[in-house]
Amino acid sequence: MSTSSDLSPACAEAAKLPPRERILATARELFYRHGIRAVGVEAVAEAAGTNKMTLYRHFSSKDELVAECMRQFAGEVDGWWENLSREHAGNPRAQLSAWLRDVGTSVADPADRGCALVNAAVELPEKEHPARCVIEQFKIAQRNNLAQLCEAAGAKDANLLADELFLLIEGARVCSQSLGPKGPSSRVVQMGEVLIASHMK
Amino acid sequence: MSTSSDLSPACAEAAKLPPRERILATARELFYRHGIRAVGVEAVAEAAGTNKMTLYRHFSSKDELVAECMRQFAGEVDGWWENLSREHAGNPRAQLSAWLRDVGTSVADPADRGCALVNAAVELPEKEHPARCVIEQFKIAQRNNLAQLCEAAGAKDANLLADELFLLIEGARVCSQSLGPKGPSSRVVQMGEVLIASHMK
DNA sequence: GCGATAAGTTACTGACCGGTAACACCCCTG
DNA sequence: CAGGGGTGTTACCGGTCAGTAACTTATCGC
Repeated sequence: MSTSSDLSPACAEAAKLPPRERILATARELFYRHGIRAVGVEAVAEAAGTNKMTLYRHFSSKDELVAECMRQFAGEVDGWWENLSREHAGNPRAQLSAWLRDVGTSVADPADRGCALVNAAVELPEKEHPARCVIEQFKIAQRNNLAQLCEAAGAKDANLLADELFLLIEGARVCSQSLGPKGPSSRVVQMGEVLIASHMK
Repeated sequence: MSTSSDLSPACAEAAKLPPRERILATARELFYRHGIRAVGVEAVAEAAGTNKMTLYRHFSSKDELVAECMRQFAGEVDGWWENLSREHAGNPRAQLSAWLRDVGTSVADPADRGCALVNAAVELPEKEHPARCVIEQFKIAQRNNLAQLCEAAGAKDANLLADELFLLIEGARVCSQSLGPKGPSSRVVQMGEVLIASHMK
């Protein structure tokens, strides 16, 4: 099995954060970049400028480390969402467009690997994995946020529009990994806007 | 790392196909069910009712076995497509609907894990992996088939409709893995039909 | 029966996996 | 100064990984 060898970009050696933070930041980067099963705990610890013992003093197992990474990814997206609603306060329609535009730019980045939580769900099919419930809860919340926003923006059928937009962007993010950023994903903003417009009262 | 233990469903011990066929069928099943990195070559060989030596007499490496599995997956989908066009010969619009309906039923199956090639693309980010070009070529061909079909069905902008449908179904298939078959994916047929209708001259 | 070819069997290599034990260290607080 | 908690270091455990060597066995065409 070929395995990528450049696991040592010394990511997030940032100044001197406490080891736990460094480990988490490094793990998120490596898991996202190379896949979860492709990266061993030793590689994570080393890239974080520490060692396996310290890692296991903060996380009871690799699975738990993965779950915590997912929690951070989810939190990051939540904060990102809050930013949007602050920048366009009181204008849900503008929030929708801004969100769509952000998705468009991330999909256009060739280095982008899509949604970390979706990737983890694909890579970890085991129902008992501690990361799975994090992923599911996050995705449910994300869809509900979207529906709420569609409602506030004045959609005729907010739930339907939310589902449409949700599938559209999930498709775009995963599609950019097989067909690249110049494939169908490149038109995600245009498509989303048409969808939104068609639902306005 | 938790690892699923039921890798021995003795799949495709079917009668007595030649070992190569048994290995491929078993590998496809196990890789799809549990993920590629999660399944070792020994487990594949054993579940196929043979052994590692025989496997390596037919495939030069695990990566090559994976690539061949992807080729078979792609071929399967191609054949499936040809069936549709035979069943609804001369009626491209009906082919579109039938294809959409098939996607809908596969997404509704809780055991479904989405598109094997997309999953592999997510799990194997390394550009040099022999499976990647198979995946990319297949996805390009699939999108082009779709565009051709949209054109034949009389779409105003066949390429746009094809991209929309493509993202929609990629989104649905991946979404059913995190939000389950009762999530947004459950409405993929309805959404697709609306999209198609809106593009008709 | 003969030889050739394919398949099964066992044992092995070297590397890596997740996870742990034991111990030295450093720095901060009291 | 004493002490203790967080950290680093090294070595190790049992298990699994991908991949190989050498040998035996079964099958099939001639």
